[in-house]
Amino acid sequence: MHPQRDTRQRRAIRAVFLDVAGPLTPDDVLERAQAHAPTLGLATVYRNVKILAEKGWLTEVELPGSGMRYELAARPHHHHFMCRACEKAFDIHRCPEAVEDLAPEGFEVDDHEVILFGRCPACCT
Amino acid sequence: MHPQRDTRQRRAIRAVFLDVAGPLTPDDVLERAQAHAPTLGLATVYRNVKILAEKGWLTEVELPGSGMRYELAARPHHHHFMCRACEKAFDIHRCPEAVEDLAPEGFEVDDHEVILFGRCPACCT
DNA sequence: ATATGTGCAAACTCTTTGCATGGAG
DNA sequence: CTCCATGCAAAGAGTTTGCACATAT
Repeated sequence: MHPQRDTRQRRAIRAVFLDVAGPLTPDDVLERAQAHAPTLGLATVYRNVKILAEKGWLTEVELPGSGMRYELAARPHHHHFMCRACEKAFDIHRCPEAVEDLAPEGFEVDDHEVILFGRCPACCT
Repeated sequence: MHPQRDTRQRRAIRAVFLDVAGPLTPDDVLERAQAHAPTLGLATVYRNVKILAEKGWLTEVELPGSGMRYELAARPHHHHFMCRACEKAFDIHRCPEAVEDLAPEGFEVDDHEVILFGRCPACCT
């Protein structure tokens, strides 16, 4: 009923995510994707990351300091490090154990997020 | 140089935080504070939570699904549980150990946040 | 009396939506 | 040739700011 059409813009957006190591804001995506699709507009990025998130190809990541970010859903379980200096987000590939057991009785936990804050190697002077 | 004046509006805003158990959005604060300061406007809430956060009396908490929330800075170290049904935030008073050691070499960690997602007791039907 | 604080409304930023045109199938 | 997708611009939602008036000190 709603066959997805394979446009230059969509190819460019998907390529960006396949090529990058951390979560991206729509602006990040626009900037990078314009290399392959110069006429690309921000509204198209918003529409498409939303579609890709609904289809389960991307996941939404919300970190302090800016709006929603997106990353490939296929990546293995991981968490994030936010650099307070450059505002970039990095992946952390380890996870504390038994995090979900921290909830008190009566709370049903279905997911968790761990965010570390500080300075990334590039910003540690 | 900038002596803080003690207005009815500010007393109402501070009272709200002293009386509540989790992080609040500016809208939450407005609604509750208007009981004691009926003319209170949203802009005044924004200005004052910002001042109180700068003074270190409140801390900023950013959780998915809405803008910034605020809570008393004096509370002991804790994390948060977000109910996916009612969008309310609850405090979790336990913390996984050695969280900050999860960062790779070269990252300087100065703080961390742990967020659990799921359903609160009231929303577990 | 003086200068900070407040309330309102306008400005801003980020995101979404409406509509005519472009392009995939 | 059909419709879906795009780009632009306008509309929304949330937050901040400018300004005249109110008020704490």
